[in-house]
Amino acid sequence: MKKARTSNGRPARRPATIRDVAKRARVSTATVSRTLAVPDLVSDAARARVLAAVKATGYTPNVAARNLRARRAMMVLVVVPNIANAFFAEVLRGIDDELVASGYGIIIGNLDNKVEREARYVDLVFAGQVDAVLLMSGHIPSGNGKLMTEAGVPMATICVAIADSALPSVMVDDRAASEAVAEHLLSLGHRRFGYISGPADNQNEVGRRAGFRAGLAAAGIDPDRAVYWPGEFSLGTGVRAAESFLALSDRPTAIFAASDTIGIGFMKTVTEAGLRIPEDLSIVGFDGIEFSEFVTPSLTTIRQPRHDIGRAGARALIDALADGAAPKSVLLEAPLLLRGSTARAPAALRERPKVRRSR
Amino acid sequence: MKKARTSNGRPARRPATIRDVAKRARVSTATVSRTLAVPDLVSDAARARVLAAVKATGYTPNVAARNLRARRAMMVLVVVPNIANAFFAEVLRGIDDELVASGYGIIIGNLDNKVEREARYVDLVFAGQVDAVLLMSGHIPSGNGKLMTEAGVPMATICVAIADSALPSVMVDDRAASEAVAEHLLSLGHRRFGYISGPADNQNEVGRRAGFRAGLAAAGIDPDRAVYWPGEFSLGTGVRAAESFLALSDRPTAIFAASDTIGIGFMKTVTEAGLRIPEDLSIVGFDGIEFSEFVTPSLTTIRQPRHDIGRAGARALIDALADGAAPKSVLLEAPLLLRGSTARAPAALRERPKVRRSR
DNA sequence: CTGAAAGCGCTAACAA
DNA sequence: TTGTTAGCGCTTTCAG
Repeated sequence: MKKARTSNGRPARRPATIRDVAKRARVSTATVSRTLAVPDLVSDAARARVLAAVKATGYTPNVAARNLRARRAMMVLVVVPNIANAFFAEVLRGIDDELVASGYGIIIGNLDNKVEREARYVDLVFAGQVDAVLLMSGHIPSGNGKLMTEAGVPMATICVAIADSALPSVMVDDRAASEAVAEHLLSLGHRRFGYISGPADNQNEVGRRAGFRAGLAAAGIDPDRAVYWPGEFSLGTGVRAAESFLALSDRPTAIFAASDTIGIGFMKTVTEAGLRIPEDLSIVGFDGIEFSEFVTPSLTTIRQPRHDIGRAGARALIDALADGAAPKSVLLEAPLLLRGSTARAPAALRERPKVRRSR
Repeated sequence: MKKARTSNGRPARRPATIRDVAKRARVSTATVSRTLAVPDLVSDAARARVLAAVKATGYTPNVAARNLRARRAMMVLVVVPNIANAFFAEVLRGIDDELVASGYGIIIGNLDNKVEREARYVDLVFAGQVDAVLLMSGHIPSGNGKLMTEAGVPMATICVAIADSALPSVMVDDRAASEAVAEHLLSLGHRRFGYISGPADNQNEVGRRAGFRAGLAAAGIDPDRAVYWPGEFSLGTGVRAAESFLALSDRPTAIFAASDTIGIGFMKTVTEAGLRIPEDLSIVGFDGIEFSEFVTPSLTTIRQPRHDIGRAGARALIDALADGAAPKSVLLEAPLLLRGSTARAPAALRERPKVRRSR
């Protein structure tokens, strides 16, 4: 008694099924299936008839049915802490490139910086709706009493590692890159530093801070003499750090911001207060987002190969899916991009390098 | 003879099915299903046993099976021209907010500005893998001889309309907003204008250009006297337009860029060439992306309520899915944000307003 | 080379 | 209130 119409009130047009095609081509559904999956197994005549029927009916295989049979979804879940963050966009593009090329679809799991949102994606994974997971959240999603890692699905983290976890990761060497930042600033004669932090529990933050401090220490500078501002990876953190910076009597001459967004927020604020960059103050960011080049002056920064990170992460998963092995970690190079926001320390403030002590 | 192991070589741990739960709770699978879907239909005793069994087995319903039965996917496809474009990130967040709240998942269809990529998503829709589609590409995807609109799935466009199509759209009034830009610039005494275009076939571009020209015309200025640069919505277009602008002998004093990215590229380039903004030159963008506020000076622009657009678009689809009606169009307000990049026209170049002719 | 038939895991009638 | 049963659309043995 039920009327044949879609839930949307449009005329029925029930999508063609494999049986419609089979009937029309006067073969069995098995032959249709074979024609589409392994054409060589089918006679030319049958194949031709099937193909014609497919065209005539506009048949597209139903994915739910196929997945139910094949016990796979041809989908990868990408968990991102906040989809509005400009940094992730290009990474996503890299992931998408690689995934699409291998026939996988991409489901975005946006946490919007809220842990409550994790549960939903944990369920998605346990429900078998995705074949693999790429994590950009720096944190293993959990919810409803389950950890996502327990679902037995290949997983990898990208852009960031997860503390105390055995998950493979695809990322740059935050520590080494940050040491290079310190060296660069030191070579310009800076001796008084500021560091604007990301979230304290984020492993990128941990690596960057450690690298920067190590770089200072290597030059005989006490890392604890630097000024540290807490924060997160956002423009607002840069703004607030700048306000605090401006209130300082003895200001650093060089600032390392743990992300470009922080750096850009900082620059904008101190510039408006009348400071000149890089004459009065040098500043370095991290990430190499597109806009870092378009602020004035352009921001010296560490370039993360975001597209490559995305591709490599996706590839690691695809390979794991194909050969049944665990995904492999990859560490990528992150070069320092020298641009307009760094220059020699102001002469007046430049301390004479300490003479090397006898021991 | 086949070994029970996942394709990934990990120990089998076949996910629990509804039958495992039923067996353990000593009820039928139907009762398990009911317990999860309509708990009130089940006796307290049975429900308790089922719930316990669910917990014990770690059961999560298989989505492919459920979708196969229910003939719906609980997924919405969002087609975006280029996922790396900062503009879309916040729109996606709005879409995601609304979709997640209604239990839908989101599949990203990134075209990466390549038409070839459309076919894949057309198939996805015809394969019943999504229940609805949100289009940000300004173009109806097609491929394999099919138009996506023919799949009989609720669709809407957001941020942009599609020429000659009946698809409902959720967007701002490009034309009206751009007229406001012209009025603003005119009120500052500018009389010589430049306009940097997006892609000529893009309906946002069409609307913005028309609005701007209408605004000029309304003030008795011949729109054809303005300088027009072709391009796309990108930083590079701004840079190239700026180079062309700098080579001009008789330069406009006010520039309207069809997007913030264009405006930012332009600003950076002319600033480096020594021009002062807004003293020498006023510039207005369109979109209100986050970074438009952090360039120096901050960019006067039209703010698109991106998060709201995303939400409204998703909502239109969800409503359509629920009540079986076609999605409804929505036109949102887009205010002009007065910031630092616009000021009175340089006195020397400011033309005396023409005296109104007698006819 | 081809067809018949058995499910994949779930839900919705229909009976009881 | 509960169980039985019949598929959703597809792939894949197993025979022929």
